[in-house]
Amino acid sequence: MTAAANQNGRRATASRRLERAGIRDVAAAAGVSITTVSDALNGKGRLPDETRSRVREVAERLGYRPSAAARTLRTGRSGLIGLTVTTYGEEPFTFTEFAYFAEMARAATSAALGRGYALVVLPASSRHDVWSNIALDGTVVIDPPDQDPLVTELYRSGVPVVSDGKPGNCPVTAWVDNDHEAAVLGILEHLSEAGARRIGLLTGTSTDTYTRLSTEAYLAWCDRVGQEPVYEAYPAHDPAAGAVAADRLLARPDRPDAVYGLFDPNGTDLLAAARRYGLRVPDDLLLVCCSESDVYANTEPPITTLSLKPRRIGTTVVNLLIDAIEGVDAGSGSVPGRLFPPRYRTAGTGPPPGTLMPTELIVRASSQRRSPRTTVSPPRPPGEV
Amino acid sequence: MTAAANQNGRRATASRRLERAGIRDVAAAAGVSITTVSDALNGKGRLPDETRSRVREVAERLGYRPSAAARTLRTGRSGLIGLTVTTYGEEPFTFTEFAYFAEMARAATSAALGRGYALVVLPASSRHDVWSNIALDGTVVIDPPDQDPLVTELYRSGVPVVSDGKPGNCPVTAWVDNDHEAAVLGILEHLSEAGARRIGLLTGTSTDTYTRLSTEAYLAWCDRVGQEPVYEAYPAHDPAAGAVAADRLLARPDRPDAVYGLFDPNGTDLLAAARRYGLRVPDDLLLVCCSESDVYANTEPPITTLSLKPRRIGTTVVNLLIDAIEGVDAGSGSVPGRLFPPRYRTAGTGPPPGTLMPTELIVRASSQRRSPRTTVSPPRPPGEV
DNA sequence: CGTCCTTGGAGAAACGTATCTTCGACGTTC
DNA sequence: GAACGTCGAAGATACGTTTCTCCAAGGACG
Repeated sequence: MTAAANQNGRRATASRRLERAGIRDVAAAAGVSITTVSDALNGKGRLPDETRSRVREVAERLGYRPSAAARTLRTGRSGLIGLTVTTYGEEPFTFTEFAYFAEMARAATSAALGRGYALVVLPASSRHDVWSNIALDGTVVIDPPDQDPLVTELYRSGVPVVSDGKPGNCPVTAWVDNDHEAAVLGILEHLSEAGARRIGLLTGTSTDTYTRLSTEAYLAWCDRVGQEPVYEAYPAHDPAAGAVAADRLLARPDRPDAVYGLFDPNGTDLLAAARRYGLRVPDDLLLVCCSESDVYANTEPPITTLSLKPRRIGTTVVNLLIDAIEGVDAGSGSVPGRLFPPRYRTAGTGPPPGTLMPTELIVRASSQRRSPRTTVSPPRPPGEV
Repeated sequence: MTAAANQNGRRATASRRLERAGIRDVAAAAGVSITTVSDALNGKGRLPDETRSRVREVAERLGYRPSAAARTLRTGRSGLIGLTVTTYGEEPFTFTEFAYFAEMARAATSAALGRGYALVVLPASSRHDVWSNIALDGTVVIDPPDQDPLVTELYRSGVPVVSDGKPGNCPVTAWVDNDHEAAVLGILEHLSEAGARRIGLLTGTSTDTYTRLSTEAYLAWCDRVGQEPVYEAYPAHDPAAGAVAADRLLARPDRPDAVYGLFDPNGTDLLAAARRYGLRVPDDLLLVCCSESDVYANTEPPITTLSLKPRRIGTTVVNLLIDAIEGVDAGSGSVPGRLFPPRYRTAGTGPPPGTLMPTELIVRASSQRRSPRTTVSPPRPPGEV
C-alpha cells in the first residue's frame, strides 16, 4: 500500500467528503506522490512532460486549488502588498488628495497585479490586530508623518516599506516623490511671465511633506524675488474650510493678482470667490491649482492645473517595493535555492534611496493674460487630455 | 528538560538568531507551554488572570507577532475580503462609475475594517493565479455580468459572494442594488413637473444591470405616457464618446427639452453641448445626471444629480458579506466549538436574498424652470410605482 | 563488470498556529 | 476516606503546502 493511499485513508477517516480537494487527493488520483504534484503544477523539479501534463489534467478535473494559506506559510510570501494611507480624523482616507489618491491607488493596483501581487488597503490608524492579522510582503505608505510608529515597526520587523512622499524621519526602504520645489518654482515663473505682480498661495496647515516643501519653496521664491508673501493656510482635510480660506485670500488688502492653490478643490473655490468679488479670471486674477481632476478643463474659464502624475508615482512605488521584496537589490550572492529568500535590507549607512519624479503643468486659460483667440474654443482641442 | 526547552533547542539549531520570535519563543521565555500562550493571547481557555497578563507581557517584550499565515491555515479564515470590479477593456477599473466606485470602495473598506476585515482589490480579469494565490473569506462583486464564470466558480467553491448590482444569471449569496426603476421614474416625473415635454436619455451600450434597468424603465415610461423615446447610447467606458453622444442627442431634429444622463460625466458634456447649440439651461433645456461628484454644485448653472448613495451600498454589501462569512444565517445549530465554522450556503431553493436601496435626487437649478407659472402639467402616470 | 551520471520520483521535515485531549493536583462532599 | 468536580496547563495533532534529501533504475563509459 502506497503512502498516498495511506494519507488518503487518513483524510477520509478524519473529515467529510465535501471538503475541497487537496494536493493529496490529486496525488492519489494521479497515482503519484504529492511531491510530484507540487513540482508538476509549479513547473519545478525534473519531470517528463507527460507526467506534468497528466498531473495537471487530474488537478483540473478535480477542481484543485492550492491553499493560499498553506503556501504562504511554507513560502513566507503572501503575494500581498499593503497600501497605507494616512488618515485625517475619522475619515478612512485622505479627502483632500482624493483624486490623486484614487488615481495613484489605481495605478498601484494595476502595477501590483501585473507582477502577480495584490493590494490591500489599510488605513494607518487601523486597530493593530487587523495589521498583524494579515501577512504582508511589503507596504506602500502614502505620505508618512514624521516618526510614524507604524512605519518604524514595519521596517524593524523586516517588511519592506516604500513611501510615496519623502519620509520625514522614519526609516523606509525607498521613497518616491514629486519634485515639489521645482514644480512650485515652475508655476511661479509661469505666472510671472503671464504678468503676475503679486502671487498668492493657498496652502495647508498640516505638516506633510507636500505642504511643507511647497510652502517653503514659495517662501524662498518670494524672498529671492523680493515679493512679500501673501498666503492663507487652512486645514486641508476640511472640505468646507477651503472655500473660506480662498475668500479670505481674495479679501486681503494686499490682494494678489495671481494665486496658486495647493489642493484639488482650490480651483473651484478660488473661482467662486473671484466671482463673488467681481474679479475676472484671468484678466484680474491668474489662477493655477494642483489637481488631477479634469473638471478644470471645462470650467469657465478652464483652469491651469499642476498634475503630480499619480499614476506614474503609483507604478513606480509598487515596482520599487516589489523589487525590494524579491531581493533584486539585496542579493549578496546568497545560496540560490535556499528556503527563505533573503529579506531586503538597506545597504546599511546611507539614507534610503529616493526618486524624484517630474510634475506636469497643464496650461489653460486661467493663467494666460493675453489670449488672442478669446473665441469659444472648439469642442475638443486635440492636444489636451 | 521541558518540552519547551526542547523545541527551543531545535529551533536554535535549525535557523538563525535574527528570525522573528514565534509562539514557541514566548512559551519558553514565559516558562509555559505554547497552548497557554495561545490561550492567553487569544482570551481563550481557563487561565488565571495572572498567567494571562504575564504571558502577554513576555510576548510584548519579545515583540511577538503571531503569523497571519499560520493562523489562517489553522483557522480557515484570513480576514480578507475581495473587492472585484468588472473591467472594461484594458483599464483595471470601471471608468464611468469611477466616483461611484471610489466612494463605494471607501465605504466598503471602512465597514470591513470596522469588523476586523481588510479589503483586497481584485479586477475580475486578473490572471487566475493571482486569485487562487489569495485566501479570501468572501468577495464583493460589483455589477457582475451575466454568467460571470468567476462568480460561479467562487460560489461553487463555497466562498460567499455578495454583489453590488442585481446579478443577472450567476449565483450569489446575496445582492444589494439601488431601486433603479423607481429612481428613473422619479426623475422623469420631476422633469415633467418642471415642464418638460420631451425627455431624452443619454444611456450606455453595455449590458450591465444598471444600464439595462434604467433604460427599460425609461422606455416603459415613454410607452405609458405616450412619448416617443429620444435617446442616444454610447460605450460608457469611453470617456470621449460621452461628449459625442451628448452632442448627437442635442443635434437631433426631435431635440428633447430635458435630458437625463445615466453616467457621471454626462452633466458636463451635456452642458457643453447645450452651450454649443446656444441652448440655455434650464430655460431651453432641463438637465439631470447621475453622479456622485459635487462639482455639479458649482457648475453654471448647478446641475441636478441623482446620487446612488454608494457609501450606503458599500457598507451594506460588506456587512451582508461578513454576516455570511461568519455564518449569521447558516448556523443550523451546529456544534459550537468545532474546528471549522460552517461555510455559508444559501437555504437551497429560492433566489438569493436581495436588498433594494433608495437613491437620492439632489435638485439644483438645472431642472427647475425659473418661472413656475409656465409649468404645463404633464400626463401623470398612475401612481403604481 | 563495476562505477558514475542522469532521470524520475518518493519520503519526510518543516512553516507557526489553534485546538482537542489528557492529566495531575487540589478541594468538596457524602 | 473515596469518589468527584474543577482548575490550570501540558502534549500532540492537524491545517496543506514546498522543498530538501535521498533512492532506484537504467544507461554510458572506463
